[in-house]
Amino acid sequence: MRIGELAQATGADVETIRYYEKIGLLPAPGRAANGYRAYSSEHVERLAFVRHCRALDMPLAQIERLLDFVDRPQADCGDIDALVGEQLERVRVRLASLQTLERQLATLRAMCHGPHVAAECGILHELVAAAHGDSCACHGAAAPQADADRVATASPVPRAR
Amino acid sequence: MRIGELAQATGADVETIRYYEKIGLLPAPGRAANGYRAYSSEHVERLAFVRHCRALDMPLAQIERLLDFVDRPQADCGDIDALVGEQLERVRVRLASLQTLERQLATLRAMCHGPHVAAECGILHELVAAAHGDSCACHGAAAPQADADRVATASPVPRAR
DNA sequence: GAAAACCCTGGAGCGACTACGGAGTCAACC
DNA sequence: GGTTGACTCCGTAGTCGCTCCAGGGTTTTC
Repeated sequence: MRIGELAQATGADVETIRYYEKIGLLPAPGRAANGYRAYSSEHVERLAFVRHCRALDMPLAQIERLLDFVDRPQADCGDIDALVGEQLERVRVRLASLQTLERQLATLRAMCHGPHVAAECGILHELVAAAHGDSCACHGAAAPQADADRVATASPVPRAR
Repeated sequence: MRIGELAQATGADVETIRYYEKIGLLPAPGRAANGYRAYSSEHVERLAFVRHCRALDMPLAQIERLLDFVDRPQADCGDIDALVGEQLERVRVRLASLQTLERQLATLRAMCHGPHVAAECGILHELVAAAHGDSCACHGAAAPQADADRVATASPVPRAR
C-alpha cells in the first residue's frame, strides 16, 4: 500500500502522513524497491486512530500517550480517563469563551445600520471608544465581566510570565 | 512614554508590542537619545484598539483593515460591517463544532468506570473501534452526521486538494 | 557603587500542518 | 520510443500570534 492509498483510506493528507512519521507519531514503514513507502493494514489502523482522536481535537502529544496504552494493554487505565477528562475540560473552557465572544460580536454588529461613511459607523465608534478606555457596549453590555473570562485560546492578555 | 509603560497602559506584553511593530501593525515610534522607543498617546489609542479587537478574536490581518478605516474616516463603511460579520460567522461555525465535540467527549468519558486495565477500558475500545471503521459511540450516538460538520479549526480531514 | 529593573537586537521555538522546488518513477496513450 | 500526467521522494520554508532566549546596554533604586 502506497502513501496515496493510505491517505485515501484514512482521509489524511499525504503530507500529513509524512509529517506524522517525521515527528515519530507513526512508525516508519518499509520501503519498496523504488524507495516508495510501503504500508500495511496496521498502519491504516494506527493512522485512523490518530485521525479519530484529532477529530476530537486532541493534541498530538495526548494522542501519543493514548497510543502507548494501545501498545501496552495491561497498563492501568486511570490515565486514559484523565486524558479524555482534560480534553473535555479544555473544550468546555473554550466553549464558554466563544459563547461570550459571539454575544459581543453580535452586539457590535447590530450597531451598523445601512450604508454610510466610516466616520459615522457605530461599529467603528464602539471599537475606538474601547481604545479610549470608555466602557464599550460590546464587552460591557453583553458580558459584564468580560475581563474575567477573557478569550482563552486567543489569549490576547496573557498577563504575567 | 517607554515601552513598558505602554504595555502597562494597554495590557499588552512588551514583546507583543515589538512584534506588532515588526510586522507593521503599529507604526515605529520615535526614539529617545538612548535608543529607547518613545511612545505618544496616539500609540496608546492604536494599541488599545488592536487589543480590543484581538479580545474579539479577530485575526491581525482583519484588524489592519479596520485600522485603515480609522485612518480614512471618509471611506464607505460597508466593509466594516462585512468584516465583523465574517468574524461572527467564523465564531459561530467554531462554536457549533465545539458543541458537537463536547457531546462526543462526554459520551466517550462516560465509558470508563473505575480502575481497570487499559485492555478493558471502554474509552480505548471506542477509539480503537473507530480505527477499525466501526461506527463509534462517540461520533455516532452524539452526532449522527458528525462527518458532515467535522471540526472546523482542527480541520483534521481537509479532504481534496 | 552595586544590584535590580528596564531596554535593545536578532533569532529560535511553539502546534499542526501546508506549500514549494526539484527530482525520480510509473502507467497509459500516440 | 516519446510524451504526458499522476504519483512519489526529500528537505526546507511558511503559516499565525505570539513567546522566549542570549547577550548586551541603560536607568533606577537601595
